[in-house]
Amino acid sequence: MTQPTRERILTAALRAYGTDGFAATSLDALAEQLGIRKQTILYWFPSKQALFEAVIDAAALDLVKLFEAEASRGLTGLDQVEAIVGQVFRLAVRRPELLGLVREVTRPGSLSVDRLAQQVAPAFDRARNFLQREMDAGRLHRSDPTMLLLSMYSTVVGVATELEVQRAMGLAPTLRTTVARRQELIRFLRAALAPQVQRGRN
Amino acid sequence: MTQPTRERILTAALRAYGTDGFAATSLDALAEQLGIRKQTILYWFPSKQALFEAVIDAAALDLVKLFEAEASRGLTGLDQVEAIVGQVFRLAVRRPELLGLVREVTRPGSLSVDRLAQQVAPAFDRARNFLQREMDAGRLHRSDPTMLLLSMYSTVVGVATELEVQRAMGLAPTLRTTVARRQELIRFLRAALAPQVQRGRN
DNA sequence: ACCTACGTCTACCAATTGGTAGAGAGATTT
DNA sequence: AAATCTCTCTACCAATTGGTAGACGTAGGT
Repeated sequence: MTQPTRERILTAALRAYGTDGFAATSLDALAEQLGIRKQTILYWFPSKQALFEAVIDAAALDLVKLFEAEASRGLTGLDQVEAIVGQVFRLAVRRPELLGLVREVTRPGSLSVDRLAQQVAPAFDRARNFLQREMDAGRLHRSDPTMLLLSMYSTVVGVATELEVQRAMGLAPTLRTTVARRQELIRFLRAALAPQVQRGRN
Repeated sequence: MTQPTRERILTAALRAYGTDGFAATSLDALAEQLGIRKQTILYWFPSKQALFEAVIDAAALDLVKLFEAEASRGLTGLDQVEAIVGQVFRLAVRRPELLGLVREVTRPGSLSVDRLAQQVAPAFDRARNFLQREMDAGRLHRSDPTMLLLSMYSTVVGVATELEVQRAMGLAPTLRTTVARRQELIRFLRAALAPQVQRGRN
């Protein structure tokens, strides 16, 4: 037990909620998986809903930290975009449950979207400002940054999370196909984001 | 009761599973919502799982029919792609639960992906062949059709379903923003799919 | 008139759900 | 040494879960 109980619960819950979903994960199942009793979970988190919210907070923190780190490297234009996409793919491989949780939270009937959104909002704003800045500098295709960000978000998370679809389509999710998908996606984004008045040195 | 009971159950179940999710929807809740008893549901469908599978089948049928109809119009190149995107957006507005169900089924831990995939596979193959043909004819950017199809699928469904994200980002999902999103997405796809004309710098 | 099939219902049931109450063991503080 | 605090546990509980058994009424077919 290197990790304190509270952290262990959070980790396991993130994985369970991110893959099986919130409703499909009972506290008993979670506890058994951790080798503890359900009441221990309820000691650390007053209710199942509270645990969910704590999981969301933890995930949001992780995500924001990751992107802040990547954004602070000061890349510009398509290079920055490409770097971010690379990060998301790394996330999809190393911590798929994190992107799974994002999908779970942003589901149509969800009540917790706002909680996640509120914490991610500053990073989104920064990204929007970045896009606007790069557009003004002529390094990106000029369009509505918010719309663009939404498209990029959907595309990247979709591509990264929907390995099941890939598998179901008969494409084994090996490392090679993952790389190929990332490259295809980057080509996709480069084409869509390249400044319209070409001659853009890249 | 214009619709026979079995159909009514399927319709309500599709909506519930597509928005709240399978695990979060109890048979009792579904029955109450229909003004019948749970046992009536279990008369028509031997188990909850069987109902789910019937819902998937129905949804697959609807999806395939829609796309076959669209594909049979014989458009080419980007026009065909744009027409499909239009259909998906119409779907997202008129029957959001259908796309929601697709998302539910394609979730990481899902066991039912294959059932949906199997029924949609022919349409996917046809789409892949279409892309290949159009690439050969020089009307689309040449790349791996399967990868491309995956990217397009993720992007379109992602953009169409993630209205919650849009709302959480402070963008009210009005008709106008929906149109704007579709246009942005089409611009996105056009840029990515346009045949590569020339000098391969980049 | 009788029988059978069909569709919906009431009555249950065992298992599981999230959650409460509080005991008890180990530390830490007083 | 006594008291308090921290953490995990056992023992329950009421509500809900998916599912079974079978009664009841209606409609046709004979």
